[in-house]
Amino acid sequence: MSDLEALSLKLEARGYRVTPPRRAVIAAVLQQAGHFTVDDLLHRCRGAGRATVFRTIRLLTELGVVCRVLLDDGSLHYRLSQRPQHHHHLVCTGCGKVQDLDDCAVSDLVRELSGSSGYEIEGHWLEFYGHCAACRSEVLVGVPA
Amino acid sequence: MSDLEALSLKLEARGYRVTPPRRAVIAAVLQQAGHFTVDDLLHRCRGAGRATVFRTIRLLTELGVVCRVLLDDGSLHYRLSQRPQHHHHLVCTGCGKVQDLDDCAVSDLVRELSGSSGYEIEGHWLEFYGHCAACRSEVLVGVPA
DNA sequence: ATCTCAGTGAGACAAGGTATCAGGTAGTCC
DNA sequence: GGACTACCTGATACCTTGTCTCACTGAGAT
Repeated sequence: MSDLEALSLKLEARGYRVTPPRRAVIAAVLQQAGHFTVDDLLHRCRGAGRATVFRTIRLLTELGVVCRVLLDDGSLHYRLSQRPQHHHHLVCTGCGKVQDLDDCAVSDLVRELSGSSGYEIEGHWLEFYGHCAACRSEVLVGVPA
Repeated sequence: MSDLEALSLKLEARGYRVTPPRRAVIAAVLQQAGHFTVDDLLHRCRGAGRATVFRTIRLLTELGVVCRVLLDDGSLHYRLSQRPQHHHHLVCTGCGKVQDLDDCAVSDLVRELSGSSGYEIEGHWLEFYGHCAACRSEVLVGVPA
């Protein structure tokens, strides 16, 4: 079963129709390698209007199929989610590659903070930025010591 | 020396002029209790145009006087920075109160992640959301068991 | 056949922010 | 003082990201 079919079934299971425009958006999302914007999708999928792309992305986000990636500069991008549950990202600012961090690294921190601050902590944002191994070696080749 | 004067000197030391509109924006920022938007400032300081308020906020952000606070929903607000160096926030989603977290709690995590991922990690976002002690007790009073 | 309703595209709208541009002003050099 | 320059200004146009509205379509139920 292709990813497209799997996602279509998932939508249908939740009572959503799998229409041609939705199918086009999902196909476009599946083609994206790293993080992307709605604008990227719009250029790539001619079969759906702007509003529909936004609506479908929102839908996919709610289903956990797509997650939001917060970039260095504060802008929000989207990404095909490898894990539906809560997770964080490690974003390469060189090539845009995104790596999921499988376990939530700050759950201990949250517990500790709850005790010390008096807050009941209900959520958090955590994203890391850097250069991946490939981009680092490229830089080293480009600028020899 | 007032905060306004101190910030004026800081601007001058960097070679920026302290003009009446900039002074008005800084005064408005100093009046804000928690986090605020540029729109909040615009309503509060009549002495400066929209573009100037945006420009001044960007300037203050670069100087570390104001820091950006990422809210739960992904929107960016601003806040008078208590610490010019890198830090994180604990935001009360009830009353909007913001608490600075003094030491960067993820520096250990960054080191660990650098080793395991091959990335050279250069930055990160970390914000916590929850309800502060005051808001929690209010809820308890409002909704008795 | 018709009714209903989720889904649609076009386009208006909104928030938040940047770019442009003509004009103002402070400081400097003569 | 006068000219020059660089910085700063407000108004306004514009961009980006996203939502809302509205008339329309098409699939499924009756």
